[in-house]
Amino acid sequence: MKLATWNINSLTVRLPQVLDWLQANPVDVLALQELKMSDDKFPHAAFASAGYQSVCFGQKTYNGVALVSRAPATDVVRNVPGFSDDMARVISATFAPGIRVVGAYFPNGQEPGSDKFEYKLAWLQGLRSWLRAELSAHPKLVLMGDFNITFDDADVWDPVGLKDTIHCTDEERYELNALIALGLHDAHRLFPQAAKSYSWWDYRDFGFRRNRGMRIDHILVSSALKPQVSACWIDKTPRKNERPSDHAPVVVELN
DNA sequence: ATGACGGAAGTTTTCCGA
Repeated sequence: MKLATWNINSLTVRLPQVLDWLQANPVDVLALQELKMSDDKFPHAAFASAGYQSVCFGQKTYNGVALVSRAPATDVVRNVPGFSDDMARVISATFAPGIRVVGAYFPNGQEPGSDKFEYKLAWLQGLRSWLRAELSAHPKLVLMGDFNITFDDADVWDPVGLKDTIHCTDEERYELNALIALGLHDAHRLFPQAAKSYSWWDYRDFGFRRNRGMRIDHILVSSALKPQVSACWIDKTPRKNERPSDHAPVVVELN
């Protein structure tokens, strides 16, 4: 079984790229973030023609998440129960053979100390409280998406220049490690990976060509699933397309 | 250079992302 996550920065613009990628990478579940599209615009039919079902949680202009899958999604939940939020950031569902998948678009946070940063920290705490219960209800769980947080310097192209800036602050990393402490594991680091492996590169200043990026898109697997994880990789291929998303897909393989 | 690049809204310029 293969699962993937991809922030596609507007499904309106990138639908053809997503369909091409699925054809070349026929994963079982693909979590999408930043649809920037309301639910009535979601292209269920296009995915169906490609052999995929889809459940979405959209929003006009910003945010929006979906789970695209070979098998049907059951017990679909939108956003974080118990955390009131105007924004469409989380969609969860169960897929055969009983794997709970949480696809999430974490808040950006803009700048440490800003209102958006405080919202990010509150959101992270809300996610964590709910996830603790969700993990005990569903021991085989995958949390994947655009976390907008780096684990440490290895995830940052310029850890000195970007020290304490957004995605790299102690507060954000504390919250990310608190998720790990619930009994989750960073699938990427279960395997040897190339140095300077990133999942996002700024559009500006030839960020991708110069590999000036950050690893902010993650796949976390629960302890019960960890023994089944056989590989995890970042697919930089679509970042080389014309009009690419600024993020690359991340893929995990389970036995 | 409080910028660049790219998307959305919507119409010219602003907000936002990361």
